[in-house]
Amino acid sequence: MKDQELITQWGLVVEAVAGVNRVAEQDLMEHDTISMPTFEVLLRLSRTPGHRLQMTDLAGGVSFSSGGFTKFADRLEDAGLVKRHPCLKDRRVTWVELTAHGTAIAERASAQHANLLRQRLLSVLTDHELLELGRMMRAIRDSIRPDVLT
Amino acid sequence: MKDQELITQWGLVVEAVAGVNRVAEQDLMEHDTISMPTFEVLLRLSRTPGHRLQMTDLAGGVSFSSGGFTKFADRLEDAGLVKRHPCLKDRRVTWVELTAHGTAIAERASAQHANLLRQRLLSVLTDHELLELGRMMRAIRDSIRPDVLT
DNA sequence: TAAGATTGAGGTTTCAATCTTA
DNA sequence: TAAGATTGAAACCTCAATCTTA
Repeated sequence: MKDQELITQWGLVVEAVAGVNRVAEQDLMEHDTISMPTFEVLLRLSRTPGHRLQMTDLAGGVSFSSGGFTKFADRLEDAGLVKRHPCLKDRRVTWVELTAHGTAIAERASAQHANLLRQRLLSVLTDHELLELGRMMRAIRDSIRPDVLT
Repeated sequence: MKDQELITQWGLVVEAVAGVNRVAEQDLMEHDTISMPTFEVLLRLSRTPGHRLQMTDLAGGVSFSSGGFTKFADRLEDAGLVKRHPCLKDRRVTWVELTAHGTAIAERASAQHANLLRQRLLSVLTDHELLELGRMMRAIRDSIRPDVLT
């Protein structure tokens, strides 16, 4: 495959994701007043047993730097969505835990987001195609494991 | 398809794109000292007849606000990659045109970027799968045309 | 020594207001 | 009136330095 074609094919992926993210974030903002990174954090926490995770783990999930996530977590806490508390086993660690309010928002926003994806994605792709898509993307994601220099 | 599964499948797409973008930007930074948005602008210009485009069109391509792109263009111009000049037909418009240096960088960076995609993508996907992927993503992108509210 | 988290400084982007031209 | 571009203020993120605990 030629260089140009390769770049173009992947460019389509990037454009599509940017487009969906844009409308999805608008949607989340209107209905639940949360940004996409906020939604991702709430979703990750709501899917974790105990509804809590370390700062570092959450930071990685949204591709934030350590320092950047500290300030992001400050805002989440100010908004009453999460609560921080120290880990007793390892006192360097701080847990970030979903509040009752955070849990409620996560559920509402998930339903909202799923509806949007249904409209925007499944009007264009079959269920089978979406699964194929997921399979390919998982393979790519898994091959990009941090610091795997081939 | 269940809400959760739908969100998960699309989440895989978002994660994979974020991962590839991360390593691709590192690569471009090391070899050509340009960021991903800079590469996208140079690429778009280099593919356009006349090697020039309006501020607004370029801003849309990288999902920047109008004001944000003005300052971004300032830096591109300071780096000697592009040059601005007024449009004579419509004097509200500013053209952004690739310089000779910008063209050279665009070519080098394209080859570099294609190599990276080859390594990272085609080690995991067949050519056929990549084309399938592009086809699906083009369909999604085209259905998200700005302000198409279904 | 190193890992997790925070802080302050600096750079980048958005937002709203403004200016110019259509 | 509206579109294209720019500006200043505010918000946000990164980076490097720092603090605490392992």
